Amino acid sequence: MTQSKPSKPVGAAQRPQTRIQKRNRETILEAGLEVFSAFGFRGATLDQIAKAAGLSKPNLLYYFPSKEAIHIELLSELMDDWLAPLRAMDAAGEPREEILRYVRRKLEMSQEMPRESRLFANEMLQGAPHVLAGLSGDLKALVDAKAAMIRGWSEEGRIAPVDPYHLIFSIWALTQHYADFDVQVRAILGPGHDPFIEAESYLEMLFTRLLAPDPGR
Amino acid sequence: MTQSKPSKPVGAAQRPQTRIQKRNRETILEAGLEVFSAFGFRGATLDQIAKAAGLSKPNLLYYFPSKEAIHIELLSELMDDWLAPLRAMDAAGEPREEILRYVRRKLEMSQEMPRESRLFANEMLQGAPHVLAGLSGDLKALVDAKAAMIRGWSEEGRIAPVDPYHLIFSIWALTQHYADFDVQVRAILGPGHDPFIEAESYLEMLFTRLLAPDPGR
DNA sequence: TCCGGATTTGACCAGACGGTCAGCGCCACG
DNA sequence: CGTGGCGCTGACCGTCTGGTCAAATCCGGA
Repeated sequence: MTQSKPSKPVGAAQRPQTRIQKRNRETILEAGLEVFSAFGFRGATLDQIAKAAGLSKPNLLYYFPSKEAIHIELLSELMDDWLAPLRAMDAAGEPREEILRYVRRKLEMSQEMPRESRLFANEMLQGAPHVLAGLSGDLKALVDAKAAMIRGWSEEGRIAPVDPYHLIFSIWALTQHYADFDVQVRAILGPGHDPFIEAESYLEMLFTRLLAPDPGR
Repeated sequence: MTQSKPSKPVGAAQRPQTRIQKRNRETILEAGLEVFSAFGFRGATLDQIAKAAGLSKPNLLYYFPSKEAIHIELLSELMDDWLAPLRAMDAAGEPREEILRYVRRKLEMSQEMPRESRLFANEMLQGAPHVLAGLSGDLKALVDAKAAMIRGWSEEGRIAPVDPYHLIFSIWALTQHYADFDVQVRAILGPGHDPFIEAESYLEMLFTRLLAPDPGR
């Protein structure tokens, strides 16, 4: 038969079977996250990733067919985690509390997963060559659904009228800013400030004022 | 004497003298902006920049001593333009109008100068290796001054109380998001939407509600 | 214990990269 | 109408990069 290389794990489509495969794939992805988020896709090298993973370069390419494959795998895994808090926004909950919980959770993720945030930001800056399909597919569908939900809340007068899409954009922008522009934020605030603690109360105030129903009446 | 290369222009410290030098340096910087903003510093190549500039690679290096020098020159030129609108915020003006003008102008710049925005964002993501000094120096000084101004407005009751630093951060985050994450925004809004037109009214509303004095009374 | 597939690696390759260099034209100025 | 220096280039170099390959080693199941 033509199956000349039956042993090589065939990308992400096939799930890793052995314990060693599972462990090494995870090690490589962790190292890839570290290096890609720090240097971008084109700035990262296989040698850096291999060194960070404690593996040899050919060994990396035994588990992933190419540098690009590692990057794509990281991004697609990331998307799920990244959007979970948005998915969790519940139509049955109290609107302002639901939205504020989302903001808080997203800010937490900026603090705890800055590498993931930067990886994603880098991909966006390059024009999203690896995830464009996902953006206008799954992501758009999810945002459409949640936007409809938010619009419903507005129409019921439970929150002030807002463009739900841009509301979501502003949550993303404001929370991810503290991860992606961390250097700038810290340089300007100077030492003795915790950007994330301050950001939490600032953002809570911002969205509370933005969403308060019947403003000024 | 040891002056073996008297003819070569010596970097940015010496101002270009001849017309040709001026023209070519500008051409190179324009091409560098195009390429660096699209691929990042390490992703951009001298060949790409040379091709975009319509010059040969050695000719590029006749005007700039290295790839890094082009990048640094771009960033330092950028900083001035980028901060001009913030500098223009006037203590003597009407507070909400001053802030809203800044927001509008910054959003305009995201629309008209997305390459500059992305260049800057890329630099921040890499940890600002080329402009860190500028950040904690000039930039911090400027922001400190404007923050004090805004705090004054708050204390006079002319705008609602806000943390002025994070107010400025949020203006940056919200406006630059539309340039840096343009792909994502467009993918989610779908065709038939102009992100920037919608953003203008959304941001105007957001900051109006945020800054309205005596909220809820 | 032994074996076949899974895992790992040193050596290697072709192309791309940033940068150099010797020299060639060309143009402003005396 | 020379000519000196500015502007420009083809050819080149050493290094790095993503990726390959044959061979060595490891390991679990029979």
